[in-house]
Amino acid sequence: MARGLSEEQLAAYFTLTEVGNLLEQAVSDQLRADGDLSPVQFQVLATLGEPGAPDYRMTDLADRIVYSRSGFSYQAGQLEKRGLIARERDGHDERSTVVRLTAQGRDLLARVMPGHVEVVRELLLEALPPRDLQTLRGVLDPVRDRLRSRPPRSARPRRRTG
Amino acid sequence: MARGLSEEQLAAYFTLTEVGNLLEQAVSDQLRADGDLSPVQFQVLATLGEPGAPDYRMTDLADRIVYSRSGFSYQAGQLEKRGLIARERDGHDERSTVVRLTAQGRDLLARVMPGHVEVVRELLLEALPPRDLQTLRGVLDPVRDRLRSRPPRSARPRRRTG
DNA sequence: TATTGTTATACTCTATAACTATA
DNA sequence: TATAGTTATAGAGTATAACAATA
Repeated sequence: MARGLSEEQLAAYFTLTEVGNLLEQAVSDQLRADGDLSPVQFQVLATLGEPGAPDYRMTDLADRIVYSRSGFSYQAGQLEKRGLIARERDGHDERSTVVRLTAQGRDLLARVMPGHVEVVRELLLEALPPRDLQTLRGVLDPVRDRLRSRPPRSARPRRRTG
Repeated sequence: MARGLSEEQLAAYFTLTEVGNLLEQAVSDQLRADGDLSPVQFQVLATLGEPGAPDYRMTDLADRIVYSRSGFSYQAGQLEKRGLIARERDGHDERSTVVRLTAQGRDLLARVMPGHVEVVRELLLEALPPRDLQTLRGVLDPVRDRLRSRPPRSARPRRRTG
């Protein structure tokens, strides 16, 4: 089995997967309790709320969060209904929609973040000496960049319309 | 923001999350194409098919895969319908159900694995020198153990039944 | 009385394809 | 003709609570 992959390599991959799953499960409970948010919704808000965040179009966020456009439209609708984000026409390209965080969205993010950070600290960081954390970043950043550089789903050709 | 968490720490966490998401997306496409499996279904088969795998009860797998029991019952039903797993009574505790891989399940796993490994290699391993891979394991294994040691969802008290 | 597992139900999420509008 | 976004639809996945059986 695992043609050309060592046990070691496969094990590392499965560990990465399992850590991701277990972490998401715990985080999911916290986000639901503190802000009635799904992990995906939190990710949208957090991405928009990052310090030097650029303007995002719908497609940009869909690609980043790993959603089909339609799926992201749905989520954006949910968040907009709650007044957490706003959508407005892009002045440069009338086809595009720019998404931004509202004041309410920023508030909710601020309200959810402490508990979120607490969970992350407890589950991830306390098991990681600062030195290892830095190592983790050094190791994963190139992987992330490699993954980001792949053509996103939105780049797939669409079927001809009737 | 991020009371008590450094930028560095938060960034490492977000990177871990994003790598997990992007990896799962790519893997998901491959599993669907090669075996008509969701990532979760693959995870069930792969867990059951590991070399020295023990007997698993339904609850054990639900906890491991991060599902509610009912959700796992649903997935087990899907896999059983396709003849990929089998459920049988546990001789030691008549309440329990033991899950095992069928020959068909083993076949499918073997058929899906090469493509799966290929994706993992391309997206994860080629960006990781062997040395870093070992580091990654050393860093994540304790985290995984810590996460596993938490009380799983199935341990939550159930509401009194009417 | 607690635990294992299933089921009924309701809801959320997701993708595909059709559709509108702009480039 | 291609791209950005939305929507309709249909299906998959998930959780809660109720249920049956065993410990």
